[in-house]
Amino acid sequence: MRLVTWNINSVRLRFEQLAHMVEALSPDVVCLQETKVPCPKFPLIEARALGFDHIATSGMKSYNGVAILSRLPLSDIRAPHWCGREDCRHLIAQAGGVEVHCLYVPAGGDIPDPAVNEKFAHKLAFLDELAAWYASEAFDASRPAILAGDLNVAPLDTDVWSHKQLLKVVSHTPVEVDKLTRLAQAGGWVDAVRHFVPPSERLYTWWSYRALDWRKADRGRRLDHVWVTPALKGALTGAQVFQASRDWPQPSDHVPVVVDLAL
DNA sequence: ATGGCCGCCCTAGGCGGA
Repeated sequence: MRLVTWNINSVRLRFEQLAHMVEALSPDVVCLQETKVPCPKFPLIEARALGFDHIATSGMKSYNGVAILSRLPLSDIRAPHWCGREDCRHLIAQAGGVEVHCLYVPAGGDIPDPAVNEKFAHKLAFLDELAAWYASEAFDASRPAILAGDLNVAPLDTDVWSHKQLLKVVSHTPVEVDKLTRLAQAGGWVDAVRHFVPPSERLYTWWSYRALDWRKADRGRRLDHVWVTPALKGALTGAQVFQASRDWPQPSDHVPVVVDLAL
């Protein structure tokens, strides 16, 4: 099974890029974030034409939105809500004996202080609620599961272009890294990409739109992640970051992350 | 070494992204 996660930053604007990515990578399952489209307006017919007969969406107007596209049948589809908001950030579905979790964690605004920045407070509460849920009986960490998405936290020093300069920048602050680590521990999750790319090696999945030349500046962050439960660790056969799409015309600022499993 | 940028929406300035 090949799974791809991608924050596409508008699935309608970049549908042709989705088609190109599918052609290049031939994924069996695609987890999308920031689809920015209400469910009735999701391009279902076009997505089916790419070979995904099974599609789950949770979307709203303008903001957020997640989707799972699959060549395998999807069942037990759920769209959990967190922090008392119905903001379309989470989808869970069974696909080929694997429970797939597509997740979009709040970005958290600019100021890394929950007392003055409500968005940062929301991000921290969101990570806490998720960790509590994944640690509870609601989630069976002994079964095969994949969590994929834009988690909006770059946990390792080598997941950002400058650890020192980003310590007080939202996405790499110690409190966020701590909460993401607790979330991973709560579900027994294994980082499927770092399973193949050692922590000594820099790895990014997002580059700001503001840089004149994203590749030359290379001030990236690894915000997009694929995790698996221990039951799938032995099935992992590869992982890659698909940088090519960042050079396409009118790109998303995030690039696809690919994980292969012998399933 | 940040911010010079994006996409969306009651089409235009404000919001959210990170």
